[in-house]
Amino acid sequence: MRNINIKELAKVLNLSTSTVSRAFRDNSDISKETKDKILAAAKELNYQPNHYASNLREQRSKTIAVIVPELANNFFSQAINGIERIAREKGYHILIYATDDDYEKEVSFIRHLHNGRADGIIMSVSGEANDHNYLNELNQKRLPLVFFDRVYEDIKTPRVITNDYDSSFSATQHLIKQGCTRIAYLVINKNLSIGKTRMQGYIDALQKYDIPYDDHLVVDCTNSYRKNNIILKDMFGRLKPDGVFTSVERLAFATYYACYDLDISIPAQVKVVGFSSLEIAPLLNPSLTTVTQPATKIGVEAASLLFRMLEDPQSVNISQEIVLDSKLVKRNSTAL
Amino acid sequence: MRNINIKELAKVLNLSTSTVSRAFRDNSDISKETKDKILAAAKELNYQPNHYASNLREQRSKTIAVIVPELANNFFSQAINGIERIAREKGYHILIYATDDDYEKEVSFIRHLHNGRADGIIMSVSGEANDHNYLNELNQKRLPLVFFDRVYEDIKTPRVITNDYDSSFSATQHLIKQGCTRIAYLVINKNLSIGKTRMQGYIDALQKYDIPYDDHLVVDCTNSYRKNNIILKDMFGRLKPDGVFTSVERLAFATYYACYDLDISIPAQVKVVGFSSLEIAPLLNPSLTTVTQPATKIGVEAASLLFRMLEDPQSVNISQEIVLDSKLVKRNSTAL
DNA sequence: TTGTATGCGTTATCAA
DNA sequence: TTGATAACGCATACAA
Repeated sequence: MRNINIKELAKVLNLSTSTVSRAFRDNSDISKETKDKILAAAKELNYQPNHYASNLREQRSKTIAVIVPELANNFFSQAINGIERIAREKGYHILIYATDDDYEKEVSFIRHLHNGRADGIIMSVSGEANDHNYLNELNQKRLPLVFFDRVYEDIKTPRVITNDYDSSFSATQHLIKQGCTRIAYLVINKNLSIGKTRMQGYIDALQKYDIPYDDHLVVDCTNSYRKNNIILKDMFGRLKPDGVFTSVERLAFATYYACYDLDISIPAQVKVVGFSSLEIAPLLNPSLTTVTQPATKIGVEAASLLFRMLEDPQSVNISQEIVLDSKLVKRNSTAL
Repeated sequence: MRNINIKELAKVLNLSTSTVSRAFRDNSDISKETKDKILAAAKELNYQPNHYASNLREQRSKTIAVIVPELANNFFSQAINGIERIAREKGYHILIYATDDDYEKEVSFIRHLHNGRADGIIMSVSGEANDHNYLNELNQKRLPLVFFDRVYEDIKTPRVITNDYDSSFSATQHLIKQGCTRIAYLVINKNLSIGKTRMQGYIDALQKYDIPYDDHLVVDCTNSYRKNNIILKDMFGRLKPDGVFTSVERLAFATYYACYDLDISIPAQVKVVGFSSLEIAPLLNPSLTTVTQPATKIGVEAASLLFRMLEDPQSVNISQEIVLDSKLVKRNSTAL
């Protein structure tokens, strides 16, 4: 059985295709009677208006694209969860793209989306160090873009972020108050805007408590478990920090693994705090003190913002920035 | 600036639209020279063939739909990760739908996909207790469907699953060998095929070691943290199990929380093992013994299977079943 | 190798 | 309220 189309359905009902089409639009002039008859027949024959024909005709796809650095990640899967919920309420579908933190892939995805495939884009970026000009083409195509969490500072587009500076400041301050004086700051990419902001909070907190900032204590890590383990063990051996602040969740885990391997006791010898959306942070050994971002809410806000742009472009300022609060949740990894 | 279309590009180049169109198809007769010229101009003007027009014309979308019970879940996000990788290699896009374990949503998503929006569907199901006949319509539409992990036994379609029975048997056996005799089995929905299979492994292992099966030790839980906490605390109070086997990851966490609350020591008083894809199981307190499913691989296999069906429908048997091995990883939660 | 003409399935405009 | 028809942007059969 092939897919039935509007012509065939019209023929069955002895109606014109226009009338049938009208039955599926809410605002059209059509008698209740015929509409019901058409919808009943459509259900019976399992007819659905072809999505691609509608899109072509209407010049919009009721689809949004979501681009994230990675999928197997608590933060992003929770954010996507939030986006999905809003999109579903609006009757939109979502396309998912993972860049694996690869700038080339990001560019390629965005370029592919220039073909009308999506009505809007929600993205958490990957290539801070690179040229972002390719994003300006979106503006020209009137393809709305919303950043969340990881953003490009030099691209003017609405964004949803968290108060990273304040959170980092609080987290660092917390470590200091718990007696730490040699606090390592672990980061994946110092140059990512998010890395820079979080780092500034760390630096300023140190300064407030007259702790000299030491470049060596800022450790550049990777996305590889194996490499991080090597980097961190080396770091612990050389620098003997008494506190570790990790700018992303994965590095908190890496810190735990390294400490396990080296028989360094958390929190007795080293106190650890990290940005993390892990719901089971209380179950870790020891329970992990976290800066918890409202990941789902970030997704919800980003999607809502995009839909506002879609529904009324005028209503959203291009420089709109929604800042949500993260929470510092103190647990045993920073206990005295 | 509006989107440029094939006509305008053709005009700019003083060529016909057909020639321009050919430049984007690999197999067409076109001189290298003109092709290069066209592609260069396309890049310059940022032309991309409109996706919906192509789809309408070609009657396929180069898009696959992925339907899962939930997104904020280690297993599913890893599986999606695997699917995404394969899809990207094949030049396909993926649409994501989360059912929140709601049968109605599942039906609604599938029905919406009847309109040509996707060329195939990969799904982990939600509504075991309900009528699955609506899926048979897909066959009639030649819309290929692949199940993974959670499947409907009564629907004939290719599937990728793990050896749940064996894993459950091994896990239960492991608990028994560690001295447990009152082993609780925690499940979200006894009626889901995956619940049944896993439960059978548990039952048979008990039997092998002459441990009487006690209905009360099979505990029906929910997806709510709060409710599970109440259910499990009550369960520990009444049944005093010395072992807990959880059929899904979330229930292992719930068990930990309940034990923390009740001051029950794991593994001294209760040993715990659970199905889980958590990569940081070693970092839990105590480290969690897991049945680890190859989540990413499951996604990769499911996607590969779907693409085989897409490329050559004859090549895949409708009853094809790929069974991957899970691993029982013994850690401290079941130590002596 | 390139151009012309048609149709993919739908919706909007216009006329009846 | 309904019907005829054109157009959305593209890819192919066929002609040149």
